[in-house]
Amino acid sequence: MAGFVSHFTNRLDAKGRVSIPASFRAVLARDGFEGLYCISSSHCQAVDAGGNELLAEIEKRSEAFAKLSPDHDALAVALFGASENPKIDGDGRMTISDMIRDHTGITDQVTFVGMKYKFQIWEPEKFREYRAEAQKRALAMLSGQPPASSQGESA
Amino acid sequence: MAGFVSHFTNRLDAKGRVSIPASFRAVLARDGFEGLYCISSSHCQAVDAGGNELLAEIEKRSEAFAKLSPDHDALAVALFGASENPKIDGDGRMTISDMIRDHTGITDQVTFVGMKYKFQIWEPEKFREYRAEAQKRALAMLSGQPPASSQGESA
DNA sequence: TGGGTTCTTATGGGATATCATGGGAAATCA
DNA sequence: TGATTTCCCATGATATCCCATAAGAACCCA
Repeated sequence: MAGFVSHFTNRLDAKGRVSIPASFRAVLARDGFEGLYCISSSHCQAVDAGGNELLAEIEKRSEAFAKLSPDHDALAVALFGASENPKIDGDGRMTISDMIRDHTGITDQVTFVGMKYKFQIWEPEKFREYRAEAQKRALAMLSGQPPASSQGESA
Repeated sequence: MAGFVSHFTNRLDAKGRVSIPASFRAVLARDGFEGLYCISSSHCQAVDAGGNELLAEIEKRSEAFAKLSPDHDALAVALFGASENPKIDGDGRMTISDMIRDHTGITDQVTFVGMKYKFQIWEPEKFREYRAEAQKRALAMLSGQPPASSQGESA
């Protein structure tokens, strides 16, 4: 396996659970992280999820500042205060917390999007919009256009 | 588990007790600290709490000064004088002391904020304000000075 | 190649455990 | 002795565990 790839959409059940795609579970198992590490994205209505590799990436960001300093505290609140460690049950499911619901707008379906070292959790329709937008941007970038400076969440 | 992560708001009961979030208790248990180490933050209206990992961080600070020196003494008084060691009862609750009440403005609800190696105790409304501020600051810190090998999130 | 068989996966639901919270009673303190 | 504080148990809500099932994918063997 080469990290989290492809994307899948699964249904939420009455108890607020979703199956994590089997191929993602395989990656997580190999990574060895207990459960799942989730952090809401600061620039889109999605939640980043993953294991040790993602966590290491996050930790790296706060290491530049001395602990107990105001800067470190602010960063820690923004990063870890907005994180969660959902468990994965015996059937490979996780529960979508209120925090994830609020940040993503998820109601009854969840789209899992592989991004190599992490994956994202999206509300399916919002993901479709984001994806279309991302493709346009990619096209513009490839054709040498100056990238649109606005990346407002127009959702 | 990956340290103190996420945030929770619990109610204070008539006796001044709050439940410490179960996941935080699990981290404390693993850390092995007896009870809880609390110290009021010097730069915000919150109280830092944790176990040995936090204590070690604080001790590291005072070690920068030679023992018996006036500086060391002053720091020790400031640090440990503002500290407390609340017990955690059999049901995982702590009592909010007057010191914590005064410093945080807590009345009937308490927000616990995970910050990896420690967590903070906040009055919920004050936390909301601080959090908005912290997010702005974090964004500025992370985008302002890209730490070494930055890798942009490109879809 | 085709058709049946076995595995895997997503999903549903009942039973059980955990957690936050409330309150009584015993213990402690001043 | 009166006022707290600490210990213990009760309870409702939620989360977790465990098993069932159906659809699909992979597999096997002629």
